[in-house]
Amino acid sequence: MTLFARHGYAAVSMRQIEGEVGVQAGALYNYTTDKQSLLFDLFKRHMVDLRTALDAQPPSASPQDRLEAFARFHIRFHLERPQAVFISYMELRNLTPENFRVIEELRRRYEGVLEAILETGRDAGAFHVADTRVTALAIIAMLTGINTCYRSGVRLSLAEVEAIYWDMVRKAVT
Amino acid sequence: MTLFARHGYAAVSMRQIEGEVGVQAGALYNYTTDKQSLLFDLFKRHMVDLRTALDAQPPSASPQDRLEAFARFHIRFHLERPQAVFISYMELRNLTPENFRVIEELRRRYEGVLEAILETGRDAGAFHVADTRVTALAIIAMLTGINTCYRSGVRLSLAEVEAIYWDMVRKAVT
DNA sequence: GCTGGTTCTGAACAAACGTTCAGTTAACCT
DNA sequence: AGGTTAACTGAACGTTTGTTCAGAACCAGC
Repeated sequence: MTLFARHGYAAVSMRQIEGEVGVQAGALYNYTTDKQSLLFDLFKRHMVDLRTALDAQPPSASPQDRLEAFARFHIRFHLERPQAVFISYMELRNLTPENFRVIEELRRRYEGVLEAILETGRDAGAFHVADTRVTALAIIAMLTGINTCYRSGVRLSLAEVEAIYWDMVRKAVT
Repeated sequence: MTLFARHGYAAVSMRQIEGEVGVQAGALYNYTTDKQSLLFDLFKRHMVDLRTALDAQPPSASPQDRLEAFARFHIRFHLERPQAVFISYMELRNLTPENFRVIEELRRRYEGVLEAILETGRDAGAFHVADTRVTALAIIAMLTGINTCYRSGVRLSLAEVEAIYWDMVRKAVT
């Protein structure tokens, strides 16, 4: 994961990975069938973890509370795993077509959760959004971009950044 | 550019590029010194074009107008060049360290424009932002993510998407 | 028709790639 | 101590990589 995140899937050789785990060329094939499935497994684990952690969140009643819970959850989850997030956004095109479809579907389902929150909120008159799908994608793009904050040297605590981002999301949809 | 955007820098061979322009292996070295400089030139051209186009925008008086002009400009510029944008966000790590520093500096200067707009707006009492740098990065992440809209099959016109995004930015900072 | 200068071909280079596998080593159970 | 299984080594495989370069092909001006 570290190597893929740092140099990219295509730029990392099996020998580099094997060197990193302290083993000679070829030994990794006792644990994986492919270089490709190393990448796919990282993707799949990340997406499954994401969904599992989301479903484990305590339920909220009002749309506002559900949106806040989602935003704060998304921020924290992504800040805790910068490498896995990085890979999940950069290496999609290095998945084989069938593997891509699997991950794409998992991602779509996650985005659908936010979309559903926005829909019920709009129908209840709590949110003002023109298009729930576009708004959901915009929010997720903004929240996921949070990782570039720290990479660009901002010196704020997790709680501070979380507060700033949630504030922007809240205002953007009301 | 098409090949780098589609498969990634590391996954594209010189022979593929040469095949695409209709020439045999090695002929490209009459025009470039390196594979690396092909990538760097794409980056540099994109960043210079971005800054040139921004500076050519008619100036606005109030912070609100300046923010609106910036947001609409950014959306349109990025929607018109999905491939160059894609490369500029995905292939940063495939630049050599010295090339990376050059591009990083150009990017920082562009982000600085938005940051300055937010600062003057905040000082004038027009915007409510806790941290101009974090907010600037959040806005840019959201706006740049606009390209994933079309990739994910949203059927809206440029003007409609532009309106939705500008509306979210406006509300998020006031 | 020749000359001078670009531009292209296509083979060649060493290095690195993903992957396989026969053979050695280590670990565990009895 | 002996036997079975799992794990690792290190060489080998055929390809492909970025890059170089001698020679062929082309095109201008005279």
